[in-house]
Amino acid sequence: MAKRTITPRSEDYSQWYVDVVLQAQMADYAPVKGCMVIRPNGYAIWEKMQAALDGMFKETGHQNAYFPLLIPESFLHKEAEHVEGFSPECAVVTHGGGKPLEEPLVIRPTSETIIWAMYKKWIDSHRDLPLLYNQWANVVRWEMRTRLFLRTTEFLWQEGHTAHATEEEAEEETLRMLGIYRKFAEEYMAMPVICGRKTEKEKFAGAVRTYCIEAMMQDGRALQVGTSHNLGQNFAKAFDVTFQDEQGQRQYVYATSWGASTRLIGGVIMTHSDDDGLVVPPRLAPLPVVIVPIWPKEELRPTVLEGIDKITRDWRDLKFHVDAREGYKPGFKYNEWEIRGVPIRVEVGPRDLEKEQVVFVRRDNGEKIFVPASEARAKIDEVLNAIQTNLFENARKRMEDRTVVIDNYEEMKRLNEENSGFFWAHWCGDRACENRLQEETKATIRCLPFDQRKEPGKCLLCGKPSSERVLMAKAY
RNA sequence: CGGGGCGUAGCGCAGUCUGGUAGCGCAUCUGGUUUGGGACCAGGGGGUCGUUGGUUCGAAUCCAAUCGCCCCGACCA
Repeated sequence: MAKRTITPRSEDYSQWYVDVVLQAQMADYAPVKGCMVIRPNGYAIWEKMQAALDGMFKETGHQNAYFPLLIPESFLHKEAEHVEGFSPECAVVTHGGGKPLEEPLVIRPTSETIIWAMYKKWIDSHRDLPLLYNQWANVVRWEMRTRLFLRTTEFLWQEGHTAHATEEEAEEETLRMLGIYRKFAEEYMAMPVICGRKTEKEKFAGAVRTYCIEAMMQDGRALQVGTSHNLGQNFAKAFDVTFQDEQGQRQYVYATSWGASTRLIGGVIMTHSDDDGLVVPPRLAPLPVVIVPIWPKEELRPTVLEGIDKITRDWRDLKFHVDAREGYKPGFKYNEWEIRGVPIRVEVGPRDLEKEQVVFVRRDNGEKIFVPASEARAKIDEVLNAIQTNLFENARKRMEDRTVVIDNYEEMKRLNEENSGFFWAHWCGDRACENRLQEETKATIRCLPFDQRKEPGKCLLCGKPSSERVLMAKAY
């Protein structure tokens, strides 16, 4: 039996990531460049994510709907910034049924245009508002450079599209959804995030304001894991969507959109996994517990399995799997389940049965815990919670350790080169400085963070006055 | 689009420089012994060497063209 090996993070972080994804069988490369197959081990995590997010969307009054994949090319051209931003990365269908189409159809890169074309039909009165729709869908963006989960030509996501009577309501919705993403990232993914607003340069094409959550990966680089846009009246004007207010006046509708994608899976991998493979936070683990029976002699197999059966009789509310495969040694099974990131491995052998105990092994820190069999079920919940907390705490510490408040550009360049990480630095607000930062350091302004005290200072690049710090980092 | 790498068995690779009719590891199949951290022994099956054309008595190997994928940059969730 050969050892499959995962490239250590210290040797090559990118290769480590690819090794984990492929060996944990989360995804595989598809025949078309930039496309991937999401395999059951990866898709099951997506389903857990969907369930959690979908629940939170519904709790806040949103409904799911589905809009078509194909969008008339002309729709994209109705909003000037939008077309400029998305045209270069659109896949376009030019033929159908063996004949050239009268109008080419783009495969949605995002659905604002087709949705607002429909909203025009559905919105007429202030009584029709707010309209709070979400859809779970696939989109296609023809990216130059792709990476499994983090950036693929086709990806899965959810996109919320809401319509409101007032600017204030739209802004409130935009921030509410950002808050949901933050909650999801922290409580489910065990991934701390920085919330903030994007710069004009980085905002969504067609938005008035874009908010985002940014997480730090283990190599110190940033990953944008969710965005929420206040679209103002831009799309309402482009698609002529108006409503009659209570005074009988016609007004343009205010819009928001917000999305999170299968990139979240890449984020969770890059945040918690280690050189032994995947580590999945318990709240997202499709399989939280695996039981590996141990029989030193073949004759003991039935006894051990019966013992496990007895111990787990009252575990009906827990998802677990007994790996009773014959012909594989326990060590092989341990390694396999470690690569797949199962949070708790339970070992049960004849010696344990004699002592009426089981052995837990934690995936996050390798700790072995001996537990009386009668207390095992309760202990599992306790340990799962501990793992969830520990993963978050580790990620939080790492982010803290690799975040520096900085006022010296040369020093920032040096640290960024050596170690990447997050930099809190002053910025004058000038696009020229923002461009220069990117050219010279490959870092970008990730956002203007919410959580900070306003303080006067000088722009890291040009020295002109600045009123607050921004978050700079190299990003995926 | 620029730079780099690679297409040979299901997977990972050697063989290419110096042409002679394809090999290794893993996986797989059969039988047996094993099973508390990636088991061992024996036997078996599996490849028009990415594609096309050329040179040659003979091409995985030399020449030309072409297609594709991966990695690094510019663009981006």
